[in-house]
Order: sequence, then C-alpha cells, then structure tokens
Amino acid sequence: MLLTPKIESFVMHCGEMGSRWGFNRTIGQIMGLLLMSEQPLSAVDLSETLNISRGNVSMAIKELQSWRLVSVIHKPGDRKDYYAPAGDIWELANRVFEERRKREMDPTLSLLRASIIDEPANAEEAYAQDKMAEIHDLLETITVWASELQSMSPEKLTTLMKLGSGVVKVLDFKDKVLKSGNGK
Amino acid sequence: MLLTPKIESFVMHCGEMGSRWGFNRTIGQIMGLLLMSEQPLSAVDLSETLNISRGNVSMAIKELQSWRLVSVIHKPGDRKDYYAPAGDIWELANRVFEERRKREMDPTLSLLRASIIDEPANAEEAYAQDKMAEIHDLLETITVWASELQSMSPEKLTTLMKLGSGVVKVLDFKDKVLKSGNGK
DNA sequence: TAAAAGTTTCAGAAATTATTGAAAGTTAAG
DNA sequence: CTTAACTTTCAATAATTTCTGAAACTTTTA
Repeated sequence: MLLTPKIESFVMHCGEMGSRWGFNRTIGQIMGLLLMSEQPLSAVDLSETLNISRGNVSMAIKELQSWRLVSVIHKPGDRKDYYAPAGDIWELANRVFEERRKREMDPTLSLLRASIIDEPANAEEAYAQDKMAEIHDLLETITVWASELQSMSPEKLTTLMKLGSGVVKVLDFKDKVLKSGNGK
Repeated sequence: MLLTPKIESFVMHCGEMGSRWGFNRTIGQIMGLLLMSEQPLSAVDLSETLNISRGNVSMAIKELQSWRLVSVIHKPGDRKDYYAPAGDIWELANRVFEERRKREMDPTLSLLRASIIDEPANAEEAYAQDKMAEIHDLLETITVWASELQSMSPEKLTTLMKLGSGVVKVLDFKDKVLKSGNGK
C-alpha cells in the first residue's frame, strides 16, 4: 500500500511524536495510519506499508488495545484480523487523557497518600510532608475535575470549552442574581 | 546530606516517573529533592545526595531552567549557585502543563494546518484531510481553552475546578434566567 | 594577573528501550 | 486429524537515550 506524500508525512510525524505522547515510534505510526485510512487494515498491511516487522506490529497493536484506541474487525470469509480506530477522534482523545492520567498521576497520588499518613520524624520531614500534602491536594483536585469533565457529554464539554475564560462571568452572574434574590 | 526514608522514597519516585512526565530520571530526582528541601541546594549538594555526576547535574539544571521550574539563588559571601523551585506548587504545575502543551501539541498543530491547506490529490487523500481537519480542530479547541484557563487567577480556577461538572447546572441556570427575563 | 572556586561542555561508556525474526502457538477448514 | 493461514512470543540485536568524568571555560578574590 502506497501513501501520498501528505499522508506519509502525517504518519511519520505521529511516529516522531510517539514517545512524547506516551508510547513509541511504531505505535505512533500505526495509530496515525489507522486514523488516515478509510478501510480497516490488516497486520500485514501495516507491516508492509510502514516497513515494520510482523512481530513488532503485533506488539504495537496489543499496546494500542490496552489503551483502548483500536478495535479488531473481521470480514466475512476472511480469517485475517483487521484494525480500525476504536471510536471518533473525540473518544480517542478522551481515552488518551484518561490512560495518561492513570499512568502519570495515580501512582504518585498513592505514594503521597502513604507518605503523608504517619507522623514526621523531625522538622525537616515535617516540611517535606507539608509539601507532599500540597502536591497531593493539587493532583487530586485535577484528577477529580478531569474525571468529571470526561463524564460530561461532548456537547456540554464543547460549550464549556468554547466559553473559555468567559465562564468566570457566568459564575459572577450567578452569585449576583442569588445575592440580589435573597436580599443578602 | 542524608535523606529520611520517606523523603528518599519520594525523590526516587520522582526519578522513576521522570520520563513519563516528559523529562528523565536525573531531572525528576533533582526536582523532587528541591521540592522537599526548605533550603536552596547547591549543585554539589545535589550531586552528592543523589549520587549523580557533577556534569549530569549541570545539564539537568539547565533543562529544568528551560522548563522554568527552578531558579538560582545567591547567598551573600558565597560564590556557589543555589537552586530552589521557581514558585509554588501551583505555578510549577502550570509551567509543566504549558511546556508540555508546547512540546506535545504545537508541532502537530503546525503540521496539520500545513497539510489541510491544499487540495486533495485524490479521494483517499480527501478522506485523510477530513480526518486531519477534525484532529486539528480538537487540538486547537483544547489549546485555546487550556491557555485561557491558565490565564485565570488560581482562586477562580480552584472555584471552577471544585465546582466540577456542577458547572453545567450554572450554565443551565444562566440560560433559564435570561430566557425568563426577556420573555423568550 | 594568578590562583582558586566554581560551572559547563562533550566524547565515549553504560543503561535503557525498541525492533527483528525465527519458533511456538492458535484457529478454522477440509 | 492434518494442514494451511494467520498470530503471538521472546531471545538476540540494534538504536536511542542517559550519564560520567576529564578538560575547558568563567568569575571572583587577593
């Protein structure tokens, strides 16, 4: 399968960015190619188009499945597995956020919780524990908020995002109306 | 300088998480240690406490400065450079977000913009360009929103985050009041 | 301006991570 | 049950990233 220059440069870009996005080059390229392809692709398609060994494709697909980013498709009368993005762009982005949160924040939150529990052994440790508590609270606030945002419908979320910092005005507006309403 | 077990385990954890957070082990450990230390630390302190070569500390500090996460402090009558976190936890988290956005999203946005401009060469490319446009719009919405949030004061932002998905109710409330107010 | 105290650089070594390819495993059809 | 078509695993190797340490550089003090 031959790619047009534009598609190829996108796919290669995904490969280069792969490690910044939390996976590796192969995984990035495969995801990029699947996103660009209208038809689902087989492991052999991926391997040949991207010049990647068959084994590497298999491991990459496994990893992408653990991120819930690709799904398997079977064509009638064909024993091959075909792969396609597991949902629309919006859903995929959501999954990446969620998965990264799990990998980047959750382990730290656990460690911090455990560290904060017991009494400081000395003044130095008291300072450190204060800082840990600060970091913990910030991470937790962000985690909780992120999961609430993810539970919102895409429409609501889009509205909120387009509103941007204008949301402040709405919050102020609410306060004003409530205050004048109950005479306080 | 000897660390208590609790502080040491936090610092080592930062090292292990370093690469997931966008830097490397050394950088993670150094940032962790600086966060836990009430006093600013010199390059030699860092090198000895963490068993890291002097040269590596120098490179790590340079990198942390490019992220705007540490600042240099000079003590009167002492020629050494001392290092400390550049601001409170909140500011540091902000900088990490911003820096990562720059590294993880901006290059992709540029590529996508460039790819979308010109006419598709064929049907296959037309599909690909549609997808690229979709990805571009999502990334841009997120980028704009994130930078607006970052420009809000920490207090407003905390209020907003604590409100969580409850923000939807406030938005609905606004709509209701406005509608009933002008008779529509 | 010379020496001392400190910092930075960078080529090579070490450690880590990704990739290949051959062998083993699985599944479906005949 | 056997074969053919396909997938997965994993030890060996390749590629990449990180780290060291010695040399070069800078700044301050005397």
